[in-house]
Amino acid sequence: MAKRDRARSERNILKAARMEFAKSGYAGARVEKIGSRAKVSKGMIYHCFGSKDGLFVAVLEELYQRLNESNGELVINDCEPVEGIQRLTAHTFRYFAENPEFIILVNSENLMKGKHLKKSKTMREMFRPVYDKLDYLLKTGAEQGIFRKDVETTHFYISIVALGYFFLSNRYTLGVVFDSDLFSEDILDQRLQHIQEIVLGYLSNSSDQTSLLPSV
Amino acid sequence: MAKRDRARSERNILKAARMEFAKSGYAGARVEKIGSRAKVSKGMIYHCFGSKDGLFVAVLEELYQRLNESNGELVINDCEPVEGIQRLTAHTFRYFAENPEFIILVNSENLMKGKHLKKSKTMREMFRPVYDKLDYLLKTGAEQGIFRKDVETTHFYISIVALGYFFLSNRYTLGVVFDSDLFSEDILDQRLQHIQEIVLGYLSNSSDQTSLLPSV
Amino acid sequence: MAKRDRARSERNILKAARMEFAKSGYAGARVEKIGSRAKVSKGMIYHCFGSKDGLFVAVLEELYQRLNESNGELVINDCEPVEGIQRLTAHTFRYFAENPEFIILVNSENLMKGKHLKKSKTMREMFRPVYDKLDYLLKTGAEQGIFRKDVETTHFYISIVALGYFFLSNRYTLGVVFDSDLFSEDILDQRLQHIQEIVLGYLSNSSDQTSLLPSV
Amino acid sequence: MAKRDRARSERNILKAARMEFAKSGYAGARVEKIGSRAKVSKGMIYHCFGSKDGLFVAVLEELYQRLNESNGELVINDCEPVEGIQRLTAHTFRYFAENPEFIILVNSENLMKGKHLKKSKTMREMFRPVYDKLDYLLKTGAEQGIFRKDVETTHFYISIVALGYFFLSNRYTLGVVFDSDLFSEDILDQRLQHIQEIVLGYLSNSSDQTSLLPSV
DNA sequence: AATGAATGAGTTTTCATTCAT
DNA sequence: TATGAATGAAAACTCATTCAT
Repeated sequence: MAKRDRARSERNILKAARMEFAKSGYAGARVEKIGSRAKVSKGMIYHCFGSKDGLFVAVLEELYQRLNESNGELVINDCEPVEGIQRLTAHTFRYFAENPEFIILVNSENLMKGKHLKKSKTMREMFRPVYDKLDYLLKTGAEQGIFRKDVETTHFYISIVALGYFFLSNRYTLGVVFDSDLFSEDILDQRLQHIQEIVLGYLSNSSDQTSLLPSV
Repeated sequence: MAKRDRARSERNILKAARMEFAKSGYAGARVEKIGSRAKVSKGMIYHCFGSKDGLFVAVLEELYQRLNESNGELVINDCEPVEGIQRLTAHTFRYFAENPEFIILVNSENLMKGKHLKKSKTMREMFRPVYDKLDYLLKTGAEQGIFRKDVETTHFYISIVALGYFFLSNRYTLGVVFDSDLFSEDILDQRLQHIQEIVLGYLSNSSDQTSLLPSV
Repeated sequence: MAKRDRARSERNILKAARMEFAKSGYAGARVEKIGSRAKVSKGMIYHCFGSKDGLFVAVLEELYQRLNESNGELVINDCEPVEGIQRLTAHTFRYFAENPEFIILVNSENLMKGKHLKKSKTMREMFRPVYDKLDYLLKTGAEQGIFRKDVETTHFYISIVALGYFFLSNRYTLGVVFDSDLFSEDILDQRLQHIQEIVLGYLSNSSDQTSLLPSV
Repeated sequence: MAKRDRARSERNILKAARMEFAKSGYAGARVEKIGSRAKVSKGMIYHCFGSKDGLFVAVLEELYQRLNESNGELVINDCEPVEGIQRLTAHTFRYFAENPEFIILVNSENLMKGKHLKKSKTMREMFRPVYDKLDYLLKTGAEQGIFRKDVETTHFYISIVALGYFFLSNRYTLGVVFDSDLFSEDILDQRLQHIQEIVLGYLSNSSDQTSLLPSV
């Protein structure tokens, strides 16, 4: 039965916590429930993670870690720039769609002004690889004359994330405002298609033709 | 003295509640604190709004109402399409930047699966005017040959919102991930500039040149 | 029935807390029990006193206050010095004997390094009157040539307290060490008699005869 | 390595427990912390001492044992009575000053109504030697005509202890009440000096002169 | 023998809500 | 009406003790 296995217990707690936090946010989550989900006592949770706060940090870090690992699997080095961007965009969108916990946890964390994440040292390093990949794609595309040259990588990455994240995180209120169900698979595909158009529409080098924006 | 002035009390409570909910989210907000902020007794709050839930709904509706009024002030009917889009984009971004309560309340509501907003009948009607304005601009621009013709208005509006909202709502975690302070005025201007580029980059009619995306 | 009477509730809580803290010390006392003793809910205790700590401070201050009031009733201004000292000594001893809560609370507070009492501003002023009374008696007695002249008032007062307080506070362990029951009325009278002898034996002016101590 | 050395483990636990109990009293002490201080597992503590209670008894007995050994080193048989009393007084005071654990443990024990110490059989015998020494000094001094004749040995011994113990055990609250720092070396010397004066002042045979107390 | 994982009963604390005044 | 005293149910957290390994 694998009792008295600390590592196993911690994994179970972490998983249960991820689910509970995702269902109810930080304030709404119940330590008791996490315990029963994980089939351990409340005491064990405090033994392993110190506090509800500590557990939240652990869950949050694990989710960022996973996002990162997931990003690591994304091979775009030897792609055509366009295909690379498309893959990155799709991959990002799908990660959020398939890991709704991530969004809720991150929103909760922002509600709390990022106080937990600030403590995490590793976060800053974690995003370098994906940032570098994107930066490389943008540079290559620009050299090939197919991408505009003035793209600010950070803002652009934030935009790729924003276009998917916001749609998913705000599905409930958007559903009311636009009186439609945004939870079908079709809608997700549609949304991704739209995002791809925006992302590539922005990148497309229209320097030869009259741009809509006055050059600054 | 303003005693026995029910309307005045309600306004005070609403304002205090907006601040408290914005500071702490729904679950984190304290009825007690709202009372003391508004200088009324807790009993009064229950008298006027029935429950914490009821108060939250009232605050949320008021904020959407304001957004809508604010959108109403936006005159873009007789604009050039490009300028109209720019104004709408800037206006939307600035509303969020200047009303951080809105974002936190809406995030809280999404955390609760939109259960409060669903009850609101007026919401659906509220966004018609701004939707219609945007739709008109897109149509006009397309007729003038300067905008692409295949824009899905709803998704496009969601994107305009997303690019600003996400940046603002996730400033804390983004700040950690990119190790930078995202709370300066400069950064906001920069971000708006970037959003404008994306929005117009997407709209720009590049049908004559080779599009980056294969036509579907 | 006097319900909804805040002051009354606070008094009841304070009394119940005094008893509970005295029975078990700070760490051993149970907020739950204080509530049921006082016939109020636990919530009410927190409403009135903020925390277990806050309640402890209130109880402690009240007890010092009472000691002080009790000292105030002690009229010794127009006494002969000897009688004044005897009265003060007896009064101090009896206060401790009749208010065993005081001793336990003060011991608990010392265990916690005085962290609660430190916050109390009034404490310092509180003891001035009794100190002044004692000082006056010592001075008068010295002028009359019946008391020694070199008495350090503070140390002397501490000694008067010590001789009674220690006996009472350590009755259990002393009882084991000396294999006797120290809880009878007789023993208390005997102890007080002994303390009086010590206190006055010390004060007695033996300057004309050979003192046991070399003059410094 | 000292593995599997039961006696060594017990010594370590005892020392760690003494420190922990002294820092926080019985109720405030944590078995966990004692374990980590002693670098043994919690299980080991239960193995060696059965329970927290059992450990407390062991610590308490050890401390009384040490006090007794310390008293045993005190050679006063061939002293002048006055010097003998001075040595005993100073020795007692210094033991308490140098072993603050003793005071806190004994106070804790009194808070618990001496339930642990009662079980100890040896306690009663332990104090006979120092009692006998004191009794001998008092008798000799009385015979030499320098001490009063009516001294009750037990009460007198309790007083010698009280004058030092109380000052040390209540230093925190006394410090607040008299608004002064009672933790310096100077203050300790001053206090001991004062105690010596009281003790000898009381003993001094003033039968030739008018006593302050009416003979009973 | 020795560890430390695991527990559960108990503790302080919180807070939306009710209701006597 | 309006207040704020009072509650109770549930929350986070603690800790001596047990027991599988």
